[in-house]
Order: sequence, then structure tokens, then C-alpha cells
Amino acid sequence: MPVTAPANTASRRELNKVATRRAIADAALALLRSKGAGNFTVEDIAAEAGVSRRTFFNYFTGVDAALASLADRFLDNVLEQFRLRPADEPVLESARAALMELADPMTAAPIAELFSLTNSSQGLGRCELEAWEHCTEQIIAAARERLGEAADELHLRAMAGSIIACGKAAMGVWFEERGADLSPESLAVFRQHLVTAVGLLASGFNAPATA
Amino acid sequence: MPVTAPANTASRRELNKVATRRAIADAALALLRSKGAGNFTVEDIAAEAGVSRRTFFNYFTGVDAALASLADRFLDNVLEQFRLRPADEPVLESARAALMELADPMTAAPIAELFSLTNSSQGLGRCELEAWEHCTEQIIAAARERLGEAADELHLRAMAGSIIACGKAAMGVWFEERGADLSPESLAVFRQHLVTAVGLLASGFNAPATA
DNA sequence: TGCAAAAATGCACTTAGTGTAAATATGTGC
DNA sequence: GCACATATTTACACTAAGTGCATTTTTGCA
Repeated sequence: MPVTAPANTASRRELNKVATRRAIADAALALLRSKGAGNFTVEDIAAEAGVSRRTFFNYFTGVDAALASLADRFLDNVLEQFRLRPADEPVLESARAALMELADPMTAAPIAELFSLTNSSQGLGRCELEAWEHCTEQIIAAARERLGEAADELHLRAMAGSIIACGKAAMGVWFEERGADLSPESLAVFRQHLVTAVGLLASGFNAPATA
Repeated sequence: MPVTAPANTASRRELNKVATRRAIADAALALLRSKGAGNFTVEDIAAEAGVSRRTFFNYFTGVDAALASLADRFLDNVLEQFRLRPADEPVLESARAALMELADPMTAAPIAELFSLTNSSQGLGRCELEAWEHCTEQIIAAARERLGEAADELHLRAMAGSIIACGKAAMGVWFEERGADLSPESLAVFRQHLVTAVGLLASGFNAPATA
């Protein structure tokens, strides 16, 4: 009868739920790969994951949410890097370092694939917008934690939003230039874009916007 | 037989389509007000607008898109202000001036109402995310137009995204502080937040984020 | 092993969204 | 004003999304 909060040692039930959630998300990705965006149904995902259609909806509100969870899984790497930075470092410098994680092959590959697969259908997929938004909120939370309760909410939000905007911009430009090319040279370009974008942000976009 | 592009003098057909589109969007807003988010169907909107359900889908992909078009209608005011700024002005200064339009009662009232109505259900409504995204794309286009083809795409995107992030942040903070209070004092606060946020952006977020 | 809680499932139902063909409205030449 | 071509709306049918509820299966624990 634990009146205290559930222990951080995950119970078997917790583990199973996480595993099921992952299985569903992975099934969605598999179908995205094999059939292309919009060419499979929730029922297909459920079958692929070995659960019932109803169970799918117990875990996700829809296909988009399932795919967004995949993006979240990797964008969370960025957040983790941010948290690992020394607390007395300027936030923008931490952000720059954390965004480098985007250009890590292990992170970039799934994100790039996911975005290229979902972008094929429309301008910018809903699931991406939500994934970036989710990441923004987490950066705000992490920055607030670092700066203490006295942190100015407006400052936090504007800064976090701008940082993510730089990440989005760098990824978007890289994407248009190189497709989903994940070669070391291509990733170096991506990394350079991230550095440039954050550098522009840190300088207040003072330089003229012409090459 | 006009092989040339359709004349800018709108034909009757064009006008009717615009009117129908508006009627549908307005009907959606009316239902959002009277029944609350999520408590009405596409069929309800179509009936309210006096068209068939199928016609609704000829104009919008869903309820979200219809509501987003309302947001777009007012966010376009921001873009218009941006375009009216002198071409030799620094882009950030133009952006600051344009964002002031958000705090104009005629613009703020519908936006604030729309966001408060849609926010009631979830963190940040899909339609809002899409509306901001749409606005960002337009700012990019306007800035590119101003700066010429030599404009650096990364610079443009990162800057436009950051500007919009500041607008989002100012509106979000104002919202949490004042609800949908549209009194002159409240709007003055909102305006101040916009100025502050863009000021932070222009300074590269150098000041510490504590009050 | 047996029992209570949690999770998964099956089923029924409403609504979203789309293809198609028929009906209606609009623009144009005469 | 009339007739014809084209654009738009509509009705209908269909697949799939999403949800509520009762039931079954699984899991944790004594």
C-alpha cells in the first residue's frame, strides 16, 4: 500500500507499458518505411505491433502522435545534452552544444528519415511541429530549473523558442540542400549550419542577411 | 480565353469562393463560441454556414484548418505591417514594428479569443501552431523579397523563426498573466512584452534571464 | 494458489474524410 | 435573352478515425 509516490524502480507493469508503446511506435515507423506516408491505417499498425486496434488508441491519439513519439525519442537526446552542460555556462552556449547532438549520426539518421518520409506529403508535417514544440517546452523547463524560480518567463520562452527556431532552420536548410544524405561530409555541413544559426542568434542577427 | 494569368480584378466566381470560405470559417467560430472546443461537428459548421458537408471539405481539410484560417486572417495584418516598413530598415526593427500590430485591439481581440477558446482543451492547439508556422513562412518570403535573391536562406529562416518565437512567447506570457483581458492597460502590457522580447532577441539574449 | 487491480480486447457507434456522378450556378458568345 | 462550356455545389456511398463500455486476460501481491 504505497501512499508515497510510485518508486522510481519501474514495476513490471510500467516496463510492459513502455515496451508496448515502443512496439507500436516502431511498427508505425516500419509501415511508414514500407508503404509511405498516408498509405497505411491504424489497424495496420496495430497488426504489425501485435496488439488490437483499440489498444493502439489506448497509447496514442492517432498515427501522428505515434510518429511524433519517435521524433521525441531522439529530440530528447538534445535535451539530455543540454542538461549535462555546466550550470554556470551561458544558456546559449549550452544550447549550441546541445544542438550539436542533432548532427550526431545516431540522432540525425532517424530524425532525417522521419522528416523526409513525412515531408513528402505536405509542407511541414503536424507531427514535426508538435515534436519541436515539445522540445521547446522541455528546454524551457530545463532552463528554468537551471536559472531558478527567479527566471523571467518571457526571457525563457523567447530564448528557448529562438533556439529551437535555429535548430529548425538549420535542419530545414540542410534538408533542402542535401536531402537525407547522412554521410560524414553532409553531417559536417549540418553541424556548420547549426553553429552558424546559433551564432547569428547570439549576435542578435546583426550581420546583413546576404551571403 | 485569357491565356494570361487571371486578372487581379476578381471575377464573380472568385468573390463567391472567398465569401463562402469566410462564411464557413465564421460559422466555425460561432460554434466554437457557443458550444466550446470539440463540442461540434463538421456537419454543424456546414449547416451553420448554409452549405453541404461535402462543400466544407472542398474548402478546408478539417475543423482545425477552418479555425486556423481565422488566425491567419489576423496574423496577416502583422505581415502587412512588415511589408509597409521601409526597405532599408533593419529587419529586426521592421519586425518589432510589425509585431506591435498584434497588440492592436482589432487584431488582438480575435486572436486572443481564438487562442483562449482552443487552448482550453490542450497545451497548444494544432491550429495555433500551424497559424504561427504559416506566419513564419510569410515573413521569410517577405524578408527574402526585401533582401533580394542573394539572401542567405539559413539567416532568413533562423531570424524569421526567432521573431515569431518572440511573438509567441510574448503572447503566451501575456495570456497566462491576463487571460483574455483586452483592456488598454492589458494591451499595453502585451505591447511591452513584445518590445522586450524583440529587444532580447536583438541583443542576442545576453542579459541574464533573471528579473 | 487465489484475489484485486490493471491492461488488453471486442463490439457498437458516431464522425472524419474522400471518390464519384449528378445537379446547379456562372461566364461568354451570339 | 438564349445556349453552351465550365466551375461549383451537392447527394450518396464508402473506408477509416476515434470513443464508450462491457468483458476477458494479465499482472502484482498476500
